[in-house]
Amino acid sequence: MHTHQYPVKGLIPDNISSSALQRLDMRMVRQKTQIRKIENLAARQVTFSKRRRGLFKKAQELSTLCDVDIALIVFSATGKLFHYPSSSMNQVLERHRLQSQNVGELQQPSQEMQE
Amino acid sequence: MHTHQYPVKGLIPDNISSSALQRLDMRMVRQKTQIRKIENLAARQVTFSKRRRGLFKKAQELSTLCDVDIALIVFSATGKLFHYPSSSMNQVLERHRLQSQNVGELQQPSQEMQE
DNA sequence: AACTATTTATAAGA
DNA sequence: TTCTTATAAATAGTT
Repeated sequence: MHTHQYPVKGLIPDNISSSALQRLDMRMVRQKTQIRKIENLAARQVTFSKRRRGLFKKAQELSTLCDVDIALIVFSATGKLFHYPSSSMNQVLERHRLQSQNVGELQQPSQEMQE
Repeated sequence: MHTHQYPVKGLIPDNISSSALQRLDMRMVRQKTQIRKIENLAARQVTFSKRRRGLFKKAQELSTLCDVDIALIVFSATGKLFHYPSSSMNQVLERHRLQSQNVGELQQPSQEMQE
């Protein structure tokens, strides 16, 4: 079995030209993944598939570890539905509906979503 | 500034007795975190806080990267509500409601939640 | 709350 | 889509 070796930054000689370095960068450095829409469709679909799985796994783990109710709903670009209910989806959504009614617009602005 | 050094497995001599190793293990090896309810309340709350933030961050990133609608609702054990709507929570929930009605119980069993 | 070793997630490539 | 591997990111345990 052939094992592909990623080029490793530390192996590049110090005296490499900046233009050559820039070209290498494209293949070499896994960029720190800017969080903005992925324009390439195929790449976006791949990322969606991978990260969606990760997100659902994290949701399930949080629910189990901390014994809390979670509802997670994701619509793909093509309208396909993915969801995870920790207990009963309906129960969670009902709790959410009731709480929304009671508190009105007074809910905490938008929780914990700041970086 | 004091920088705490975790004990490192590789630094243990090969000829350590198994009983001594077992004792060391308690303090040394970060166990692989079993996914089951954390019984200690304080620990559970800390984990809830940490992982909840991580989960919301992941949800936001997925929504942005892949341009999809997401609704995430979490109820803490004390009934506190945390939620993240990628667009409008109501819009996402409405889409979910409609799709649930249309598809009835024919939806994919429970998406991607298997290990 | 902050720190760090380690685990886990994942981007890129095949 | 699935597998691999280098690297980034999350986080458990500690202080």
